[in-house]
Amino acid sequence: MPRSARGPRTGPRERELADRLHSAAIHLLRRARRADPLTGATPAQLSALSVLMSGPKTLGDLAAAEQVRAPTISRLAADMERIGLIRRRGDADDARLVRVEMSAKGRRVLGKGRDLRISDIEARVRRLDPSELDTLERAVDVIEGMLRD
Amino acid sequence: MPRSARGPRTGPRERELADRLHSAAIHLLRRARRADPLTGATPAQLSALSVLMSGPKTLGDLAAAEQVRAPTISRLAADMERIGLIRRRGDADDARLVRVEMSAKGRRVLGKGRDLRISDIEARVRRLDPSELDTLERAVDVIEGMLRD
DNA sequence: TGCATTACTTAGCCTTGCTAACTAATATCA
DNA sequence: TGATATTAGTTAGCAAGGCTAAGTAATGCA
Repeated sequence: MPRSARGPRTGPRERELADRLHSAAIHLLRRARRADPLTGATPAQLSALSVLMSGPKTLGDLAAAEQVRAPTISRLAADMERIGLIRRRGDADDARLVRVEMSAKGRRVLGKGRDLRISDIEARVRRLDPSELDTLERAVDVIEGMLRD
Repeated sequence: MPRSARGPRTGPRERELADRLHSAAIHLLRRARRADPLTGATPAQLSALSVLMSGPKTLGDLAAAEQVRAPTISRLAADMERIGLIRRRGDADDARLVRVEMSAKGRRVLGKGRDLRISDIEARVRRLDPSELDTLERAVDVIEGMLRD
């Protein structure tokens, strides 16, 4: 039996799923972002802080983690330093590098921002029944794997 | 046995899950958006077009669907009409209303945009094994339910 | 009839992407 | 070694797309 008689190797199922996933992500984020102004920090600042939680990073590392271009990170870091969310230090071995790390204030703001950002989603998650919760948890593992290239 | 003796009604599990979901959504979207410029339309325009696929809408409906404020939709619609993605018509019964509908060009652009936007995600989805695919599919149902208020 | 509400628009601000073009430091290799 | 290429970050300037404040026109209602 030829391939064509059995239908395509993969049907429209994956595409439809990709589409729904994309749409769900959009709407999830639009909600989460609504609380941001209450932190005093912007969404991009909060996201950068969350990357810095795992330790100091060069601006290049930060750009890669945030998937943005160098100028975007350069300006973001300048703003964040100006308002005291991060500190910048040079690198002893390579004077081209700029390393940045979170300040105590940055840590406080991140804590609050995460609280606010996640609260809406969390409230929804808490309404799930145990089996939905399990499904979602496994799916997040899957999605994280998908995005890890 | 009192509630407190059984531990909190819900632990940190839901919060952690909410956090990971939020982060996954951010990174998923950053990837999907990278292909947008190839359509000639912007992300917001593509999103609005997808809402209009189900039929004409008033600007207010569109704003609600997109979860943005009136001025944002007003400007978006003006731009989209100018470049021919939508048409606007008045409402016979209520002259305050502005109804908009997709044009043939809008339909074409939406088709292309969706293709491009979804392709990256779809490619990742196609790498999943069947059980991961099932999990993800069920989880998308769950997420859609979560967001339906 | 007159006031409140609703739907949308206009003006103008801010954040956060981007590219182009630059500087300074480091690496490479003839 | 010295010239050149590459890399890291910055600066300038643009565009998209959020927002609020304030305005207009139409409608609803007491």
